[in-house]
Amino acid sequence: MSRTSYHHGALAEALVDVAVGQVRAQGSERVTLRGVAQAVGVSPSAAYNHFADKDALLTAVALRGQTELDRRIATAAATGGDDDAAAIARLRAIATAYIGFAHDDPNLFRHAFGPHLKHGSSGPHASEAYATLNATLDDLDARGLLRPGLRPGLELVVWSTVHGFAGIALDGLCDWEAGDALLDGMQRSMLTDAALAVA
Amino acid sequence: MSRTSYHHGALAEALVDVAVGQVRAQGSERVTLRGVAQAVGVSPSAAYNHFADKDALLTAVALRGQTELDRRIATAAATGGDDDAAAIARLRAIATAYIGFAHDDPNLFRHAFGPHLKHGSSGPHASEAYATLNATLDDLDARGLLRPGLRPGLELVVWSTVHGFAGIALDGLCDWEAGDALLDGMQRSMLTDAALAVA
DNA sequence: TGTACATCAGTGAACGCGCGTTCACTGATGTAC
DNA sequence: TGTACATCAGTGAACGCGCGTTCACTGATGTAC
Repeated sequence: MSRTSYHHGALAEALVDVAVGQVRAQGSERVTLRGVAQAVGVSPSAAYNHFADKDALLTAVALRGQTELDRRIATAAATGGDDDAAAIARLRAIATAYIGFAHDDPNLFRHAFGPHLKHGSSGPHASEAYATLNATLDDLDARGLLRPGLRPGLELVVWSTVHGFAGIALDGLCDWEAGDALLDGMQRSMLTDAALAVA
Repeated sequence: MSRTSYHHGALAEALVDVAVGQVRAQGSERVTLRGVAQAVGVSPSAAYNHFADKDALLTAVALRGQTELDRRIATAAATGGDDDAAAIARLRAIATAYIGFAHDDPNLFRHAFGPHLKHGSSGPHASEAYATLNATLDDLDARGLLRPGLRPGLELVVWSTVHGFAGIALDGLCDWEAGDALLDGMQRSMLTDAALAVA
């Protein structure tokens, strides 16, 4: 990268863009402030005009990752029609999108979570993706497709299951191909026999 | 720590012991070879008589973590009697032990998994804990406590669920207290109505 | 039992590296009169 | 429209640090004769 003018114009954004790319490619642990600055074509100290420190930059990267996950989930939830089969397919699509993000973008997925961030205010309970999952499960329940008594707390069960599978596959502890079987099993345990017949 | 004799006698083991303690206390990323050697009371280069490099030491730490997890699971699976209620309680105890390990020993739990290790030969599919989970589910199925058709692949669903919850709680994304509700939900989705009445 | 010697398991100094961050600075920009 | 000046957004050199690892070495151990 090379600049024509002395002032960059949108350095903060450019730094985050490049940092996202490097996190994607190398994992967040291998990303350095100096490396990001160099890739942008700027001196390392220039970053300090826009970020308090390296952590602040990496936090911005994590937010991008969460946004990307929200985007994928929203897309998945926007598919299909109004019948029962579509409602079931929506849940499946959401779960697949979650796992798909981890599969397609492992390092960014890892970095979007992780212990390095303060999850105080804008925790994922407030995230769009979580709300979408809840709405989808409510819809299934309203349609009578969920086994009786299962709805309360089910969002945490579903989230844990897909999140756990993502982590397990990411660590090489099982094949990604097992994802379909996992979701089959999850559906079988949640849905009524009638719903399974429709699905 | 201070030694009386020039030769340590069991330096390899001592290094792993201390390294486990430091991983526990600080997380694996903050552990340094020099720091471990210093805590043992030995020069940094002494470690190279016993480990090829820092990674080899950390791999040994990870194996300790896996062993500790196996131990906890085995203990959990060894409880109770021979009736249906005990069989159900055993599954619950195994799941609780898994989550409990993550809760009690977050840094060691994290390090026991993670992308840094080569999971080629002795993957967790070969682990004692995984076999125990499978046997417990087989037992439940043989007793007719599992909903029909649920058994195939259920071990991955259960493992994913508890593993995912552990990660989520570890990252501060939900309270550990939600663990009971999670396991309630998991049981409700897996067990027959008759089994739930017994549980 | 004593002695030569190979081997093992330490020492400690040093190498080389890359990192985050600071600091005095300077070029560019925009605004007031 | 031109000019002084405050402010913003860069530069580049340097600081200080801790790290993994190497290397020549030495003290301790055990074994063969």
